[in-house]
Amino acid sequence: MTKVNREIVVSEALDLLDEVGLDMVSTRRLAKRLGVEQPSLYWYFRTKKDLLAAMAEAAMAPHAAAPLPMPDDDWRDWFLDNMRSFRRTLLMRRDGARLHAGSTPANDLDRIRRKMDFLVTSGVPERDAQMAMLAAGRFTVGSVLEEQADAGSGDGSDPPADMPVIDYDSAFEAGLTLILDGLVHRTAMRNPPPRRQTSV
Amino acid sequence: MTKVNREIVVSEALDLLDEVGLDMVSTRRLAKRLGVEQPSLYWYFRTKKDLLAAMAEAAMAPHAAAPLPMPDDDWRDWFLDNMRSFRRTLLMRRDGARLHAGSTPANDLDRIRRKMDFLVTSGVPERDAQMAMLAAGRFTVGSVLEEQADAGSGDGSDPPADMPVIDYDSAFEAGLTLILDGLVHRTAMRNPPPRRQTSV
DNA sequence: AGAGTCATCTATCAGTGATAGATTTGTCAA
DNA sequence: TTGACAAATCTATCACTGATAGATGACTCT
Repeated sequence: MTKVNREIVVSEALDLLDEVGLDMVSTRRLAKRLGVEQPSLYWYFRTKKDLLAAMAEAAMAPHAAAPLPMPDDDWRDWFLDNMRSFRRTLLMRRDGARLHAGSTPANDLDRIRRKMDFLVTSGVPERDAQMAMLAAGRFTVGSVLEEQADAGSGDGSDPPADMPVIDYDSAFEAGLTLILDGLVHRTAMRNPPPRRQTSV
Repeated sequence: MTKVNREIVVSEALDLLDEVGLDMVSTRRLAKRLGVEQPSLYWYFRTKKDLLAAMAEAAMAPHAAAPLPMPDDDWRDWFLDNMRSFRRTLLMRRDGARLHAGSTPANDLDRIRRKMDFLVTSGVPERDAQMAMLAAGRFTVGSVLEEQADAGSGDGSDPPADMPVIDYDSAFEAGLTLILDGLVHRTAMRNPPPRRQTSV
């Protein structure tokens, strides 16, 4: 029937991931879902790690397809939105963060440089911009990793009423704001606003 | 000979982890190293996940044993040192971050509250302190995860000369500084220093 | 000596990723 | 139409994994 190809394998693998979780994604389950015998998958992928890497990359498509910043966007707003997009994409798939972290994804260097250039052009010192992007990315992965781990370990019972459930959205926003504020602080230091009393 | 017990199993398992890496830690390899048959391990741990959780907790001992802050420590210095200690501990063991992240570790609530109290007493708004501790922790896990993943995927070849190797230490320090600066910024806003011209 | 618990053993299971090599299927040239 | 070749899938099997059942040894206390 519907011919199998690499793309379909990856797509179906991601659907399987959503259904059963990363630990239960096996080549046999995936093969069965594709109506094929297990060794056939090795025609498309040399190893399961390769398959997982392809899945990780495909899962990141929404974030990778997001528009690049425009020259006169506010760089602070863009910084926040960019990391929100990254987080949203990780959250789209079950165990998305583990999948991402476990595969040393080959990042699109060109895209990254475009983003860096935008920040630098906006007045952010290059090294600070680099470090902030790295830091925020790692913070995001760490956050989603924890969020999805907690979701997976749930036994369905209600949490104790005295300790309120952590609001992951708020915690993420708060952490991201800290990083951005730190970056704004450094940027302001090296790029002081014109002082009314001394300028002109 | 040397009797086996839960503690020894965990200790030996951690040594095995350092030797072969997390993916290669199997109950059989561990049993062989203990001079015992594989099913015997199930006397001490109901499942391998339980074993990994015990390993994760034991691996965190150095950080958990670090002294709590003293009342008149500088809270900024302490914040940095605390996270450095966390990172150092994760780095002590091969795949330490994966081990930690994969086990939903039961954190010592009492210790955490002592730390929070210290920050609050030092003048940091409670919610900001909470969010900063969470954020810095997740940033740290994300950082070490990436660092150890890169180390594991090394093929021994030299990196290309044009793009310099990332200095993980510096990147960690820079990210941590951003978070701390963000926190200082917020703290300063709500807790303004006495102004010379208006005080007294 | 006997009871009873702790600790370990043997034997086995179902499930996993992976490989070797035969077999089908589809395409294009002679 | 046939034959050749490559692409795609199959069968059979491997070594290894986490886990369970149930027998057996070792130790202690009465």
